[in-house]
Amino acid sequence: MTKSLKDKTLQEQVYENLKLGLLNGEFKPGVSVTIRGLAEELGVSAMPIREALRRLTTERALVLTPTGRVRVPCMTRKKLNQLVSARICLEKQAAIDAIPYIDDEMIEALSLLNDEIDQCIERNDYQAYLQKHRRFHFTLYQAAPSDVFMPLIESVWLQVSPFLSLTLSLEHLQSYNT
Amino acid sequence: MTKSLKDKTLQEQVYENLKLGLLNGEFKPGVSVTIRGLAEELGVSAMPIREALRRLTTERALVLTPTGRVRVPCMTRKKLNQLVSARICLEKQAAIDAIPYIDDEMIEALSLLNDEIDQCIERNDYQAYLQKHRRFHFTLYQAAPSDVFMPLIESVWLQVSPFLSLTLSLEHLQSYNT
DNA sequence: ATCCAGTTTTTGTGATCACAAATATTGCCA
DNA sequence: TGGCAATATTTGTGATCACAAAAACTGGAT
Repeated sequence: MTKSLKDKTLQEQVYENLKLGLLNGEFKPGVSVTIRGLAEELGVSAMPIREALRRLTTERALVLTPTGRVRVPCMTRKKLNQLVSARICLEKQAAIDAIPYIDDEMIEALSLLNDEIDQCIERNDYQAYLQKHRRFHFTLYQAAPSDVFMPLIESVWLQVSPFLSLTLSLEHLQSYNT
Repeated sequence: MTKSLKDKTLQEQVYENLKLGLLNGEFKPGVSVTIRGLAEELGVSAMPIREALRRLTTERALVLTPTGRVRVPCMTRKKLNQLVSARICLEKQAAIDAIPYIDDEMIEALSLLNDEIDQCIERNDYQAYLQKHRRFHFTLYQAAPSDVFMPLIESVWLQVSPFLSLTLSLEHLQSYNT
C-alpha cells in the first residue's frame, strides 16, 4: 500500500489507494472485492476498508449486488452511451470554466503532457497512455478550482476507467459484444 | 424515523431518511451533525449512522471539517454559480434523453404536479412547493431510467437544497450577502 | 466584565465480536 | 460421470469498546 502520510485517516488512504487502482485498471469488471480480503491485502482492519468501499460505491465506482456484495461494475452499451454523454456536458463546461485561468505555464504543462501522450502511443504503452491522458484532462479542469464539477467528473471517470482499461487485455472485450 | 421496511439494511434506511431531510430543508447550513447524536435520535447504533454520513459526505451533501466533524455545508456565491451551471448541463441532457419516453400518462402526471405547484404558490406554502417542484423534475428525468445521470443530478440537488430551503426562514439569508 | 489556563466532556477513528445470510465445498446417489 | 442435497466457509451488517484529539466548560486573575 502506497502510504501518503499527509493523509490523516486510514480510511482516506485506503480510499485514495483503491481509487487510483480503479483508474489505472487494476480491477477488472465483474470481479468482486471483499472487505476482509482487502483488509488482509492492505494490512489494516476491516473498518477503513468498509468505509472506503462505501464511498466508492456511492460514487458508482463499485456496485452493490442485491446481497450486499461489492463488485467492479460491468459495462453495457447503454451505460457507456450515458457516460460519454455525461462526460461531454460536464467536461465541456469544466473546460469553458477553465479558460480564464489558463496561463503560459499551464499551456507549457499541457503541451508537455501531450508530447508524452504521443510517445506513449508510439511505443504502444497503453497503460501509461491512459494515465497521461487522465492527467491531461484533470490538469485542465483543475485550472478553475471547482468543488462542484471535479467530484462529478471524477465519478464519471471512475465508472469508465475499469472498462477502458480492458483494452489492455483485448481478449476480454468479446464479453461486451451485445 | 420513518422506516420503509422494504429497505434492507439499517444503514440504507438511515441514509434515505437523512437524504430526504436534507432535501426538505430540515438541516440548516452550518449546523454540525454528530454520529452519536443522530444515533440516539434515530434509535440505532453508531455504525449505520457512520456509513450513512460517509455516503452523504461523498455526495457532497455534507462536508467534513479539517478535524473530521460533519456539517451541513454553507453556500457561497461561487459555489452556487457552479451548481446552477452543473444543473443546467446535466438536467438539460437528462430532459433531452427523457423525451422519447414521454407518453400521455406522464404528461398527465407532470401536468397535475404543475397545477399542484401553482396551488402551493397561491397559498404561499413554500415548503410544499419545494417538494412538488423536486418531484416534477425527478419524474421527468426518471422517464429515461439512467443509473448515470440520476446520481449526478441528485448530488447537485443535495448540495443546493439546504440553501434553497433557507428561504423558508428569510431572516437567515443575510448571512450570505457577500 | 474579560481573557486565559486547566479540566471535563464530547467526538471521530479504528479494532474486534456475534450473527445470519449467502456462497462454496463436499460427498452421495442415480 | 453428472446432478443435488447437506455441510462448511466466507461474507456483510450492526454493536460495542478503547483511545486520542477536539471542543466545551469552568474558575480565577487582572
